[in-house]
Amino acid sequence: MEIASWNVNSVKARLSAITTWLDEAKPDIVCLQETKTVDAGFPLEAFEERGYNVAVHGQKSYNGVALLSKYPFEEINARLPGDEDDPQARYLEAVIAGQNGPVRVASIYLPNGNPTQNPDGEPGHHPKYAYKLAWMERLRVHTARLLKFEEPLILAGDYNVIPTKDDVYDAALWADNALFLPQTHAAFNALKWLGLTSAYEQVDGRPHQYTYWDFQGGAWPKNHGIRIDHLLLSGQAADQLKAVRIDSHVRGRERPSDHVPIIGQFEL
DNA sequence: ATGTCGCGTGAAACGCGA
Repeated sequence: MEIASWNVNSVKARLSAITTWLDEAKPDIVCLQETKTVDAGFPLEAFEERGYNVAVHGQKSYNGVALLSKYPFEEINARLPGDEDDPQARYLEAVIAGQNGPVRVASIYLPNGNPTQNPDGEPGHHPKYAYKLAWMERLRVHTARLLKFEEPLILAGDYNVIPTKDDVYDAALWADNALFLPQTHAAFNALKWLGLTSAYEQVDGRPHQYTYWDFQGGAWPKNHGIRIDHLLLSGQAADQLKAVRIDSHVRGRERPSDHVPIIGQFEL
């Protein structure tokens, strides 16, 4: 079973890029982020005609997550618990009926968190960075509950976290960025220390393999990338992980997203 | 190079978020 994660930066603008890749890669499950549409505007047919069940959780203009699955959904939960008033569509979780039993998969669009400093120079964090850290803590608390099911769990998405200096083309340029600050690393580690394994690090782990290249400044031709899209796995999922790949070639195509798909291959 | 995108508004060019 192949499970992919891809921040597509608008599902409508990227529909042709997505279907081209689906027809080549034929993943079983895909977690999409930054779909940027309300659910009524989601192009369901393009995916249904390729044999995918589709679950969506979107909003107007920004954010938005979705799940595509060749296997049936047994249960679907939108929204990350911990703040009932949070209007941002960044979390969609489903239990999927795999061939060897259920698999729980979540599509995650973790907040970017920039800017980090208050604009008035007052001490403390900008509300955008505070929201990121609070969201990461909500994810940690929710994940602790999910791990009690002791089932294959795959938390896949755009984490907006650069795990180490070897996951960015020039760490010094990112030192003060919300994707790389010590508190961001601390929150990411607190999540992983619940007992999650990062799929890429388990089976590959080469430095300087990126999943995102900015649209600005010729980042793609210069390979000025960062690795911020991750598959975090419970032990039951990690035990079945065979391979991981990053389909970086799609970044060089017509009207690309700024992110590329990361795909885990599992015996599930 | 202050070098790019997509979205919504509203009818072109701008503000926002990334």
